[in-house]
Amino acid sequence: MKKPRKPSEAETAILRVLWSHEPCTVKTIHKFISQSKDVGYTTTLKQVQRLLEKGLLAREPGPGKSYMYRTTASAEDTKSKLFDRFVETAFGNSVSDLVMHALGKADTSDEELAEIRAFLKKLDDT
Amino acid sequence: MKKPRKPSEAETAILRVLWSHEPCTVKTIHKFISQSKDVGYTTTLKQVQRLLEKGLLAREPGPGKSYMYRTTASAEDTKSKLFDRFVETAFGNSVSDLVMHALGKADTSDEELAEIRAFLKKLDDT
DNA sequence: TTTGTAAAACGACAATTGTCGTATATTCCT
DNA sequence: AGGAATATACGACAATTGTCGTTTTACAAA
Repeated sequence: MKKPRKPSEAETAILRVLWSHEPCTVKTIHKFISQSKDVGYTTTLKQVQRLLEKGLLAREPGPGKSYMYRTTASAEDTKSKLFDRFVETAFGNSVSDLVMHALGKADTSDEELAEIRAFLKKLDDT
Repeated sequence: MKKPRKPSEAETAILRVLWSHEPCTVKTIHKFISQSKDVGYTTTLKQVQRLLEKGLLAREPGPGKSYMYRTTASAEDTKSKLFDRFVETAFGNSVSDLVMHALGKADTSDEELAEIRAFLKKLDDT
């Protein structure tokens, strides 16, 4: 088993689009990406191709001359890997440190806090 | 105010060392870095110099021909920036999603969970 | 079949990053 | 002072990333 390379930041944004809309074409991906970022179509295409090379995406013939892309790993798995990497480099592997940082931020909404409390409560019943 | 560049992954590891041991010399930094990673001294030195260029570190003459380095921004601020970037790219800005991911991981210890619960309780009393 | 057109393939480029090797400079000993 | 240590400065190099422009290619309409 070969070690899959990790997605770059821009590539991660593409994965995120796919997590909510796969399978879809580059055109669609670009539509979403360009909503928050001003970038050319070929740029998005190139990044999709690199994700393909990295084995993070797969594709099959789609409508017309295009392809339909989908992720090869689950969103959960990928997020987990990204998370591990991040908590390691920035928080020295202390998950609680990271979480408290997150919760301490002024802009964390009450709804989010409620969600988290509910989640913790659910963890209790186990 | 000019936009400070962000630290790379390896550079972040150096910042982390400084957060617990600043001010200190490159030699010291390298001692810690090399504990978890096999890398040459000049590599660490170079990265420290790049952090200096990025304005993330400052230094002053130290013992002998060396310098003492310290971070220019607080650990809190830097972590906060890194965190924001991360939650944005990987979790579409949903802090609760990220936190639940964190808590859901099998390897999150009970002590960490307890810490987090305590933190939430403290948030309540406000 | 010719011609457009839309999508993909290719390749180019500059900036960033990880990693060192080599050259300098500064101390400290003897 | 002369030389050994040791820290820093400098610069090189390959890989990765962000961004495009240009060229092909495959369908589709005229």
